[in-house]
Order: sequence, then structure tokens, then C-alpha cells
Amino acid sequence: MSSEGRGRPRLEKPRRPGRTPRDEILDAAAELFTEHGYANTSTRRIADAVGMRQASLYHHFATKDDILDALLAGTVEAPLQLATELVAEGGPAVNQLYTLMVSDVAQLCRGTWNLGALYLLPELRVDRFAQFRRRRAELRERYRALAAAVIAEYGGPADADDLPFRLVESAINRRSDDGACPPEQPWISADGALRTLGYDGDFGALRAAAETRLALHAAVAT
Amino acid sequence: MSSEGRGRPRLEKPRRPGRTPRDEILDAAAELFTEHGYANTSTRRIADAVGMRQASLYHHFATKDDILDALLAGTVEAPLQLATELVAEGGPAVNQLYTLMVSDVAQLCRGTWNLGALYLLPELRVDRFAQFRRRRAELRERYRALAAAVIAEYGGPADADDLPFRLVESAINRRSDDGACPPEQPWISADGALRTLGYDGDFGALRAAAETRLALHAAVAT
DNA sequence: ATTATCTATAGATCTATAGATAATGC
DNA sequence: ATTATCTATAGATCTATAGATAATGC
Repeated sequence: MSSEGRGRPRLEKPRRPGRTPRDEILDAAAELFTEHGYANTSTRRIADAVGMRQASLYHHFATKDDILDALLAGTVEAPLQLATELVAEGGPAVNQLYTLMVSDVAQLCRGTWNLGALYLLPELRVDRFAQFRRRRAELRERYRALAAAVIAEYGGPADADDLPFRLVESAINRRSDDGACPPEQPWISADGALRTLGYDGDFGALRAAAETRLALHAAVAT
Repeated sequence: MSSEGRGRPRLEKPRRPGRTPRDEILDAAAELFTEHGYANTSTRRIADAVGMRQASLYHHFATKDDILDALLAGTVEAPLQLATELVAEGGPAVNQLYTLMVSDVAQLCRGTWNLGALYLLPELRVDRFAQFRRRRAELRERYRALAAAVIAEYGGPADADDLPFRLVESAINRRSDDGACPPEQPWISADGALRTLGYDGDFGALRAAAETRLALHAAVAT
């Protein structure tokens, strides 16, 4: 079942992290797509970065679009799953929203490549990626609903309900501009987002509750 | 001096707004670059959208990069200019920051095409556009300095000083997702940004002052 | 026999240049 | 004569497919 040593050997040594050739390709593509864009990254350049011939990519992916799709898949599923769980678990909306934001920003800041930057590629506007766009729009609506609940509870401005989602996304921009997020970024973004909703309570307690919830889930933390 | 009726006639009727062929090209390129991305937009498609032959573009622009550069130029110069003026005029930092944000978001929401989306193109990472990136980084630093002053005055969180710039930028994302900004977007973004800094004063008075300042300048308003 | 790679290439682009042409301006 | 367009094309890509080859597994 292992893929160790099967098939004709490569001419060049592997130079990418990843257990399988598929993972090596995804790692190289993640770097090149986020740095130079999708359309600007040829399959030739991906193959060169992996250390294989251009045509060999097609043994692992049927089309170039499939490589991008594989990178997108999952990045939005985890937050959606977490949102569903948090709502099911109940508790104050402000806690639910805070925990979701912290986890989401931590995910965007984690990992070697700024995968969130792929969300912003204009290439995603084509039909091929409609499914991904729909899932991301669903996540946005979850944010909006939680934000509206917090606004209602704390008497904040009704039209601020899109701001938390936008502040979470903006971790992508910061990472893109500075090359990295500061370690405190999840708390910076989440605190700021609640303030836009008129919340001005105990951020320390929110943080403690979020850390507990996310450690249990073994999913996040900074 | 007029360019009316000079040169060989086009085979097709003009179908783009713009007094000159140059403006027609920029309008078409703005639409295509923002919708499909830069690398995905061929000079052939721009020419088709204008109603001229692909090679004819090169009478007006030496390279494809020059078209993108022309679109970027100016979009960041106006806010930088306004920031300089506002600081020179003095007054409370909170007023300066608020007015700058309102004007900036209004600009991002204005116009037929979402030109701000060009800021996010990965293609801008190449040397050719280093000048533009530098100017945008300068604007970010202006925001940061003003935000730090507001934080100091109102006892807000020190590490929130990048959030106003990010909230302003996020008008681009909202417009991209929804096709338009709500008319109140400049006030939504600016109010939210000040809240992230710990400000909780009279937003009505800030709004009135900003409207006066920007109307004088004949530059903004919704 | 199965697998993962290789070489080679078809066919479709795409940017930019060369040089001809059809208008107006002087 | 000057201008803005046109036609035609060179040269450099780029994606994806066809078929050969060099390993391991049975």
C-alpha cells in the first residue's frame, strides 16, 4: 500500500515537504499560487519546484484547476464545522462569535504559506469554483447572524454586522503585507471585532473560555 | 489638438465610455482585470471589449503592465495627499482619522469598477510595481500613526493600530462579494474602526465635521 | 502487472513588432 | 505629414495527451 520506491525514479531528489508526491505538489503550488498568483504560475514552474517533469504532475491531478481546488478544499470546511458545533453547544452569542474568530484567525496565520490569500484570487470567480464560493458565503452568513445577536444584546450599531467577518479576513492582508502575523493576531482581531459591535465587557474571560473550548477540540490556540 | 476623427477609422463602433481611446482602453481593462484578474486577461480580450484590434492597443500603451500601472496610479495618491493635508490642518487625531477613513472608503465604493481589487492582485509583487506598493505602505503608516494617537487618547488597546487600515480595505472585499457597497459604508467602516480603538464618543459630531471638511475639498460624500 | 515517472509533441494560446493603409491637418 | 488604426506574424510560451521506460510487487 505504501508508495515508497514504486514507479520509475525521479531524475531529481525530492526537495519539498510531504509524505507523498501529491503533498509535494500541493506544497509547491501553495507557495507559487500565493506568491505569484494562479494564472501566473505554470504547471512547468510547479513541476520544477517539486523536482519532476511537467507532464508527471498529471499523474496526480487531472487538471491545473484540480490543484487549486485541493488547496481550497478544507480551508473553509473547518470553520464552518466549528460554527455549527458552537451554535449547537449554546451559550452566549458573544462567546460563540469570539471563539470562532480566534480559531479562524489562528488558522489563517498558521502554516508555511498564506493559503487564505487564495480566497482573494479573481480566478475563483469562474463556475469551476462556485462550490467553494458558496461555502465561504455560508460562513459569512454564520458570522453575520452571530454578530447580529451580539449587537442586539449590547446595543451596538445594526449595520456593523459584516465587520467581524471582514476583520477576520484582514489577517490575510496583514500576513501578505508583513510576511507573518504577530502571535497575538487572533486576540487582536477578535477583540477589535467585538468592539465594533458595541461590546465592551471582560475580554480576559472571553479569552479564557475560548482557549478552553479550542484546546478541548485540539484544533487551535496560538 | 483634438483626437476627433484622426487616423484610420476603426472597424467597429466605440462601445466604451471615455473621451479618448486611452480612456476606453482603461475602462475595459478595469472591468476585465477586476473580474478575471490580470494574468487571465489577454490584450486580445481588452481590445475586443474596446472594439479595436489587439495590436492597436500598443499605439496607446507600450506594454500590458503600463495599462495596469495607469489604473493603479492615482488611486493611492489622493488618500495620501488628503492625509498630509489633514495632519497639517491639525485638530484632534480622532477627527483626522475619521475624515480620512470616510473619504477613502467612499473612493473605494465609487466608480463603475472595483478598482481597489487591483491592490490585492498577486501580480503586483513584482519589481515593476514596487513604487505603487511603497506608496500604499506609506498610507498604511499614516493610518497607523493616527490610530496610535487615538488609542493613546482614549485608552484603547495598543495593538489595534493596524485595524482601521484593514477595515477601510475590507470595503473592497465587501464590494467584491456583494457587487456594491451599501450607501452608508463609509460611516459603517469609519465608526467601526474608531470603536476598535476604544473610542466611544459622539459619532454624529465626527460625521458632521467630516462632511464639512470633505465638501470643502469637493472630493467625497456619499 | 502495476506504478510513477520520463520524453516528445500537438494545438492553442499570448505579447509585442513590422509594415501597410485610411483618415485628417497643413 | 501625421495620426490611429489595420493585417500579418515571429517567437515564446502554456496545458494536456500519447506512449516509452525503469522501478517494485506478485
